[in-house]
Amino acid sequence: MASRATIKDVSNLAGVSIKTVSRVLNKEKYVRDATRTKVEAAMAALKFSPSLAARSLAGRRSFQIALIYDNHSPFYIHQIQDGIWAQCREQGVRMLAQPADVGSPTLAAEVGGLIDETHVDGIILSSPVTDAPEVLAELEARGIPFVRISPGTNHAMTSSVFMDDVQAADDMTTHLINHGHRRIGFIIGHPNHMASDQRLFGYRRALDRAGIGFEPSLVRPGQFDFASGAAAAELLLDLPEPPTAIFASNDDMAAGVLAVAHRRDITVPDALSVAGFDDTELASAVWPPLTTIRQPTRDLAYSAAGLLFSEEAGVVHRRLQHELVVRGSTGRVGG
Amino acid sequence: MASRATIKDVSNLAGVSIKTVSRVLNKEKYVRDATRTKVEAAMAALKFSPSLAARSLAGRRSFQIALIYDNHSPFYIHQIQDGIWAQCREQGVRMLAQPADVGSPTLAAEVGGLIDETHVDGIILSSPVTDAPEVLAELEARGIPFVRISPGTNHAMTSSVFMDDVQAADDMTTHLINHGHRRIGFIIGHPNHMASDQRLFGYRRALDRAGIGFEPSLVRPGQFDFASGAAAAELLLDLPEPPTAIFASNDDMAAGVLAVAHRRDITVPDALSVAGFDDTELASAVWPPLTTIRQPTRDLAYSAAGLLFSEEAGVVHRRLQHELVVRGSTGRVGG
DNA sequence: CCCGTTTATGACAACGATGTCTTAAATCGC
DNA sequence: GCGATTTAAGACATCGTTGTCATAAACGGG
Repeated sequence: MASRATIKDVSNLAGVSIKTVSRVLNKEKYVRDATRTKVEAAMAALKFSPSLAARSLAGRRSFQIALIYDNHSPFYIHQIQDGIWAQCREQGVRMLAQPADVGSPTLAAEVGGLIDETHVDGIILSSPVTDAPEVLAELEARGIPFVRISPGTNHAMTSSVFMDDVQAADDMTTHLINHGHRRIGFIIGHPNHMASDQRLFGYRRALDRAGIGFEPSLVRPGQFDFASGAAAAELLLDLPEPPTAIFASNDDMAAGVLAVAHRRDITVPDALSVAGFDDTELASAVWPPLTTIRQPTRDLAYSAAGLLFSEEAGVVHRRLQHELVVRGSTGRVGG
Repeated sequence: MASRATIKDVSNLAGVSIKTVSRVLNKEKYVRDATRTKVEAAMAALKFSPSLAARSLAGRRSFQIALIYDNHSPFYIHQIQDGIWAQCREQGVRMLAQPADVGSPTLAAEVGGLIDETHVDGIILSSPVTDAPEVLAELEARGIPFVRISPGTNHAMTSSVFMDDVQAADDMTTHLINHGHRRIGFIIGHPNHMASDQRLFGYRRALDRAGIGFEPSLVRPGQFDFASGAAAAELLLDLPEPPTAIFASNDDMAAGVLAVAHRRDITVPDALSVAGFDDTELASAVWPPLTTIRQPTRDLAYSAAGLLFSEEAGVVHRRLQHELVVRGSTGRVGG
């Protein structure tokens, strides 16, 4: 098998210097149309693909960006990767997907190492890495461009894309109130995620506005996973006066609630309304399908990558709209 | 902020030549212990991370491998990525996750471009890219090491890791037969995936052995997704003599079957047994939880990457065990 | 038609590692 | 204790691009 074609092969075939090929490759000015055409033909003929290694070594760009995540919802990170990937594809840039562990004391060092090793041009942080102070400090110190997806803290500090978690949780709670519910259980998300607090806050805000007193026993901690949702549901339904609706901070936990309801022969939504958050595929794969908040995850990721590539200077924010998706799991109180 | 430390900075600090630093980095022979210690101290002090770009340009290794996938089950690819990532981490190698489109006529060229651009040391193919002849030809032609995860065709041709889909489907079907089922519906997987055929074959093999005649109307095509599973279930349950059990080729489709059963007020498993395949998280997030086949996805991926790094020459195969996981969605016929 | 500016191209160093070759020092056999 | 071998370390070219600088050709204004 022939070795890979280099810029030199192209320059020979086209009868120009390697620098000219480089100019065509980078769409620089000062190349005659005729020359450009000749070079492009030669590149096509040789199936030339420039070496990223050489480009990053010699130039200021590496044509690579990294996504750093520590999120255990496969649906969520799949959509994030998908959105970033789509943007990268348009830009002709490669994406490095990098799992991480926010709990690790070496996290910042690992991120630093990643940057040194790969020379990535920019970084995208997804929750909860968005709120790890050491990581933010490391990135700031290096002056590398980065964008956060749905950050929970220090909003003003860096560029980010996000949705309004507070408003969304408020919307959902209001939806339930409008259906006559007064005792509404709430399952909090994973403590690492700032979104958890915000959703809780939205829930309380809606209750306040409706003049419904906040009752601590109706609020239970969760971990954003099925099992913790189920466990919380057991506790809520064991209350002397159980809720008529349960709002879980994400779909996985809502699925857990549904399972418990089924097991106890509680009909959803007649005897109990259940609401989720995220609108992952899971929401429509359970029975009854979940009323939930459509989080524009893929678009958030797509925009985040877009911000990274855009020339806009300074700190930029982009807010995307969420949407209340009403399905079969919620209904009027009492059926 | 200081620019990144280079091998030269390390060599200066340690008072040795850059070549010696390189030797320490690559754990080569012929470095005195005292020297090695000195160099390592210098590397640590400078937080030195070698440039991958420079290493791949100068050396024969790039310390990167690529995963190529075209699988739309988030659960599945998440586990695959996770397994490969774990192995890469142990080996100090980076993973490039590359979505692809098996239908695209330019797929082979894209894979070729990826290799040229990134100089990856090896490639892991996951289903259904495992069975794209142009891609295999391209990789063969270049002589780049690669491993396939669960390939469907030409098993002998390349290294691979896999499970026995035929036997697994046979096991599940036998499980249903043992519970008294005689009319067992089957929903085929996505036609792009060879595993679909194999699971169908296992289903038929079990029926044959039990002396149950094969009935074509009980077998419906699907696409490995929720909607197609639901659609197939509608057709099966509309039959004049509907099945008492439905075996879907994956969990997503089985979830679709469950939803239809709920909608029609058919109790699972009393009036209808439902079985899935894969044991993704979805299987335990629906009600009732699915009886399914645990596919060792993460381990398959981990082993695949392991094979890539191993020195074993030639074509190597590794088979991993599946497991029948019995949960609440299947039971004796007639309840 | 000449000079200054813009356009177009090339020569060559540089990026940060590894590969190859050379050489010096330590070790070994007898 | 001497030559042969092994061990240890360095000098320097090299990988395939881009950045910088030099320079030639085309253009434009009076």
